[in-house]
Order: sequence, then C-alpha cells, then structure tokens
Amino acid sequence: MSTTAMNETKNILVVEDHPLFRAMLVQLINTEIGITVCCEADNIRDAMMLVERNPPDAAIVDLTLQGKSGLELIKQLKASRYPIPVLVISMHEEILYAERALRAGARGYISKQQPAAEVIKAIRKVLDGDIYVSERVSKAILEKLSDTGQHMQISGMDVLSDREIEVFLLIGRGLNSRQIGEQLNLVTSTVDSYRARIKIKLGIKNASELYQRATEWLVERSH
Amino acid sequence: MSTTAMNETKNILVVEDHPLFRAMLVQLINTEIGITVCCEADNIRDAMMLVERNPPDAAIVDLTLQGKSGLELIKQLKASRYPIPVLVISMHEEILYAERALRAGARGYISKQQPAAEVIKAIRKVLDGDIYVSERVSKAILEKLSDTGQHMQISGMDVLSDREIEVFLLIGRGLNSRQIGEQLNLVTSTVDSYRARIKIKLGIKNASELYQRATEWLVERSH
DNA sequence: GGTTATGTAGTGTTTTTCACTACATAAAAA
DNA sequence: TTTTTATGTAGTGAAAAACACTACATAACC
Repeated sequence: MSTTAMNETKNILVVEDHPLFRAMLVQLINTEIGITVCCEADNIRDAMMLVERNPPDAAIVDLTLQGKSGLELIKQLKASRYPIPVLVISMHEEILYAERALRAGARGYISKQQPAAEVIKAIRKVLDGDIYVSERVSKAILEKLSDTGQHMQISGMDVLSDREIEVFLLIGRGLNSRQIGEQLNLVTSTVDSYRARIKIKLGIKNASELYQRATEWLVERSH
Repeated sequence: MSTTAMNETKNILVVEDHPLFRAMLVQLINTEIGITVCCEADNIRDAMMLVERNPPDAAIVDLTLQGKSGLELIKQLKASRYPIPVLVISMHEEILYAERALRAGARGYISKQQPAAEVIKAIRKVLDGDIYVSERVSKAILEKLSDTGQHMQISGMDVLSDREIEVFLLIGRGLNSRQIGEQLNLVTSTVDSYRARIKIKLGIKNASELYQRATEWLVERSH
C-alpha cells in the first residue's frame, strides 16, 4: 500500500565522509525507534545513486565533504526526482553556513556541537516536514532579514558564492591554488578564477593579502 | 584487591567538548569489551578534577577544546600526580598538530576521520603503553627529522632569530617579500633568505603554508 | 681559534599568481 | 520572453613571487 502510515519506520540516508563520525551517527539513529539508517555515503555521486535506487524519507548531510561540497548535493537532490528533505549537520556553528544551507534548499541545520537528543529532535522535525534550526540561528537570520540595512555585511562574506567560500576556506588553511585544485578536483586555472573573483569582491590586492585575510577569517571564526 | 590484573576492565576518561561527538565516542568505547568510559569532561578544569578524584587508566582528549587547548591539558596531566597516557583525537589531519601533541606528552594521535576500528586500536595501543600514530604522521615526522637535521624544536617560535621574527610578523600581516623589504629597508633577496631560514626552522613547506602559519600565530597572540 | 648562528645580498630557475578570455547554465530582471 | 547578470568551469601567456643556491662579514659560543 502506498499509505504512509504514522508508525512506519522512516528511512534515512547519511552522507558524511568522516568514517568514525558516520558510524557513530548511524548507531545513534538506529537506537531510536521509528527511524533507521537505510544507506550511507561519503560522497555526492554515491549519495545520488542511492537515492535513485531506493529513495529514503530524508537525508542527513555533512556540509564539508571532500570534492564537491554538501551544498552541491542539496541542490542536486532538490532538483532530482526525489526531493527528499535534507538535514545538514556541520561542524561549523556559524550562521553563515546555516544560511547558505537553507538557501540551497536544506530543511534543517544542526551543528555537531549539539547534544545527541537535539540531533534526534532535528531529524524528527525534518521528517515531519518542518524546518529545524537552532534558536540562535533562527534569531540571527530573522534579525538580518529585518535589518535589510548596511552594517549587515560585516564580514562581507555574503557576497561570495558557495564555491568561492569553499576556496576561501582552503586558502585560509594554507593551501595554494594547485593544492586547492587537487582537493576540489578542479584544474588550477579554475581555482585561480575563483581567487580572482574573491579578490575583486573583497577588495584584496594580491596573494599575500588574500592568504592573510582568509586565515584571519578562519582563525577568528574558530575562536 | 589492588592488583592490576590483565583482564580487568580499563577505565577511560573522555575529554571532548562537542556533546554529540562525545556521546557517540562514549557509546563506541563502551561497546568494546575490556574498556569502559569512567568519566567525561568538556574542559580542562573538570578533566583534572576527575583525574584527581579517581585516576583512570588513560584519557582521550580532543585538541580543540574551547578556552585553553587540549595541549595544555596534556602538559598538566603529564606534570600531575597521575601521568596517565593520553590519546589525542582531533579533527585536524595535519602533521603539525600531531607533532605538537606528541611534544606536549601525548602517547597517541588519531584524526576523527579514521574509522571506528582504528580508534579502538589506538586506544588499546595507548593502554598497552605503546605510542599510536598513523602511518602517514609517523612517516612525516621521521622524514622531517632526517630533513632538517638534529634541531627538532620545530614548532617553537623561540628558535627564530630577532630579525626572522620581525619578518615572520610582517608575513603574518599579509606582506610579501618585496613589501617586507621596503618596510625593513632590505632588498627582496635578503627577505627571501630569512623566509627560507624560517621555513627550515619551523618545518614549513611552501609560501602558502608560511602565510597561514604566520597569520595564525599573529592572530593567536593578539588573543 | 675553529665552528656555528645571524644579518645581509646576488643569481638563475621554477612555481605561482595574475590578467585576460571563453563558455555553458541558472537565475533574475526587464 | 528576451536580456542581463551571477556562477561554475577552463585555457593561455606574461609578470611576479618564491626557491635553491652561493657568498661573505661579524658576533657569539665552545
């Protein structure tokens, strides 16, 4: 029967590239009644394949996958035949990421810092068709919206596109264009293009300043 | 009885400030036979108190605690009445952190990216009095040793000469060799020489990493 | 009194950056 | 609906920066 009865077990896809964390997350979910992990992936391609083969009821996606970012997966899923709701789980607590994730089509955002019970709560919310974000994040987003004003682009980081942010992050980790290309599976020249755009958008003059700004941003944001 | 029989259950202290990750790590350890988590903490003070009250057989410590870093805890533990072996578990895969951790007195270093089984293996090794590091890390450290000769105080800023520190500072401010030369009234090639020496002394591979390390150092010391 | 660390500089090669151009989509605006 | 703009991607050749050497004078350290 095609009825989605209330007490049917819901299937979850977990997309996360840290093996240990993934294993633990799966264990956590499987101890809950009513939800179970039906499949796991550590990259976008596998994730999309698994969804096509046997669409789950929801997906939990880590933002920081190697290669293409989790944002890309969210967009692809949303545009696919099975636009299942996605809960993003991320090590970053920052509003910045939450906002981007939601904009990309995610139905929830939770940081890995949150207690296990909260994660479960988030999953259930998303499964119910609701949106889950932490108190802090929702407040910040709403405030930003209502502000509509100048001082909102404090970091100026909103002007960067998803991909640009990814590159900026890696620059901050001390990688040069070649290394970033390797990490992201792009040719060096592409990374260079991103760097050029980032520099224009943030008003940066040369490579050394770019490294400095990126590192500073990263360090500040991790306390 | 006070004998530490071979098949007694070993007690582990887990120090980790991400609640979710900590919970999952605890669960993982407790499903193993012969080891169990006796106590948990999310900061240095609590961790030290717990050790004083009831010394465990080993500790698993996350490097990136809020406030003081995990390194501080390692040093304190080592200098305390109960110098229990510490396994560092960190989200950074980088050699840099492993090296610092070991230098501070840790008996093992594993990244969160590793599979669960590997983590268990690391715990058992550390409990047995051995040292655990990944193949990659141990190779890198040994290579560095052979590369840079005997002087292994690689990550201490004190090894830098006054002039080198000055240059390092300016690198952290986002200046390149030419600009530093202008600032310091030196020709570019001289600045390049300093950079080369700094890189050798700190075990840095290339310019991008140099920028990153310098900025990080600067930001950190401006707390 | 020889060795080592430091401050300084030159030279030629290798890498990296940079300034362009280009193109395909998707989104937004007109 | 057409046009424009933003984004993700890539290539090319010139300019800049980094790198690997070598060199030398001085001061400090055995």
